[in-house]
Amino acid sequence: VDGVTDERYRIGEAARMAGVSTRTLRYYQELGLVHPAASSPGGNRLYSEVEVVRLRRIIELREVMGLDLGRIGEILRSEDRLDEIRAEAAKGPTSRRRHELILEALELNAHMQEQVAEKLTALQSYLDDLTATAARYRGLLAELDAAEASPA
Amino acid sequence: VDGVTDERYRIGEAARMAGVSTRTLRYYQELGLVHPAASSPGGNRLYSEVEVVRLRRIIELREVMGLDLGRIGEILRSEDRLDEIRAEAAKGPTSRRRHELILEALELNAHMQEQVAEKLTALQSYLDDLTATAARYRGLLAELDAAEASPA
DNA sequence: TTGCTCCTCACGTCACGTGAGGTGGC
DNA sequence: TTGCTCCTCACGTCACGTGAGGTGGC
Repeated sequence: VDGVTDERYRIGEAARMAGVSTRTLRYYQELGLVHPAASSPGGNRLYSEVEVVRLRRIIELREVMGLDLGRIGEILRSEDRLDEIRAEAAKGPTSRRRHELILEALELNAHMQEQVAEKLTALQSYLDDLTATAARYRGLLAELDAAEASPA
Repeated sequence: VDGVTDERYRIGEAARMAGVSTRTLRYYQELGLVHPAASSPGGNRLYSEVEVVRLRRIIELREVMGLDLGRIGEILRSEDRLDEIRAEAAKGPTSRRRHELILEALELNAHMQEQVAEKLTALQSYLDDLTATAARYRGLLAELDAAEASPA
């Protein structure tokens, strides 16, 4: 069962791939959001692609959605539980329990969709404002040029 | 020259209208972002609608665009200069100077439009991800129900 | 040996939250 | 006089930034 790529990255590389600082990686580890896949004998943190993907996910939730790290932790944990369910498939928990967890995930998903939709309309109306303002600016410029063409 | 409404609000009311805390208003004043229109004899801050609108603008730039207060201050200052130009009209600065400032504002506007457009596409693709994930969840549920209907 | 990256404290910063203790207007 | 809101310190918090001083692998 060899993975897609079993390459290991030191903290600097992993941070660059996710577009954050090494300090951020250490802080997220401290908060329990992302742990390195392994450690070198010298004590260096070693990350795999799985962690880099998880990091990008965190950054997305923080930057795009503006969530705080506590809320992001909750979301990641519930997603992790869902992944476990998918992995264990039939052998694991009872079908009733799986049913519950999936419904819970669907609720979380619906809630997120609402939030994103809200953000989208807010951004769209802001963009409309900006284009309207730009049009006014161009009107002012036209006035200026007209006044210059027919001087007092 | 009586204004639209010359009503005055104490800090608590103004904060409620803008959806922030009174601490935030005091902090923004300290940073020079929004100053109260007047003060009562007892030393209470008094705000008018102008300041509430300005506050809402700041919140929009912070929440929707994710800008820090330093950057927001720059944007507000350049917008203030534009307002001055519009007010002074022909009597004020030279036509060349006004031309310059308007071009500057158009550049800022174009830059903001780019940023908003980026955010919009990021949010849209995130929303797409969410709906796709929801579809997978519903697929899992269907599997579960099918397995239950035809038991081992 | 020289660079480069890594390590762990630990203090600094930004944008506020949250009392502490006191004053002012209906 | 009693509430309510306001005031100014001033310390706490979250999410890191930024050295200080030292170790480890090409």
